Amino acid sequence: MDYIALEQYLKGIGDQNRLRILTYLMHESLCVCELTELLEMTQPAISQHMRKLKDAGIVSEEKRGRWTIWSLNVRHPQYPVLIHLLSLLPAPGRTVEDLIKEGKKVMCDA
Amino acid sequence: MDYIALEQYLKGIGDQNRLRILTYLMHESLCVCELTELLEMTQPAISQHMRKLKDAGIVSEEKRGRWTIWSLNVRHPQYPVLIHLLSLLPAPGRTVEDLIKEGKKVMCDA
DNA sequence: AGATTATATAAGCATTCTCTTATGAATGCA
DNA sequence: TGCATTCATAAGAGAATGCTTATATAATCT
Repeated sequence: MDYIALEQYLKGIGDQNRLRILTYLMHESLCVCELTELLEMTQPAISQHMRKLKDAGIVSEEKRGRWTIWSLNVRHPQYPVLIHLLSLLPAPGRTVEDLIKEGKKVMCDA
Repeated sequence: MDYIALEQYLKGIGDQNRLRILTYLMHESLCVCELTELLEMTQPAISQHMRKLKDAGIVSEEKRGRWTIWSLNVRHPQYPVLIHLLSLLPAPGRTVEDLIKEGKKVMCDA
């Protein structure tokens, strides 16, 4: 890993909202519309964050029907470091359980 | 550590030039004018990087005569993570040995 | 086919970042 | 005391960042 790649990696995870996204993805894979609900942000904002994370190799996407399911790229060389850092953070305010209660959890694998 | 603090930390180390600075400091403490020579950057640019690193608690300073000696803050909670990340990087082009050869190494503790 | 849903992308704007040059403050030396 | 050295800070320019709104694309449903 050279200086440019490490800078890109650290800039990729060095943002409050992307850290919140990664905290969610640490527990389960989620689609864009679920992240939009969880973070209470607009859909384009989420998509742009995901692209940045993807460019840094931190997450991977899987198209399933209309949805794009995002998950942590467990094959990233610094995946263990990422998990360590994310484990320092408190649980985010809105949980996936809240989504389920509100009937907003997507069941795209059904 | 909350989301804001982790963002500040990652932004602190998420810059090519600051990574180069930290790579040098991993081996030995250095003053501003030495870093200016090693990185081939202007003195204010170095000072501004050091302030950013200091604000994030990543480095600590010690005034000695005319010089400000900077070192890694080994008491930072994420110091082990930092060392791990820095160890991924190749050795920088200009070395402290080059400085000595050129007679530019400061001996402020003499 | 037409309408709906999920997502990506483009353009615009405000903020932040990182450098530059200029200047100020403090220390040590002649 | 006067001067050189070291460093910090301020102000400004240009690029990058992260949002917004608007629009395009693709898949699904009726």
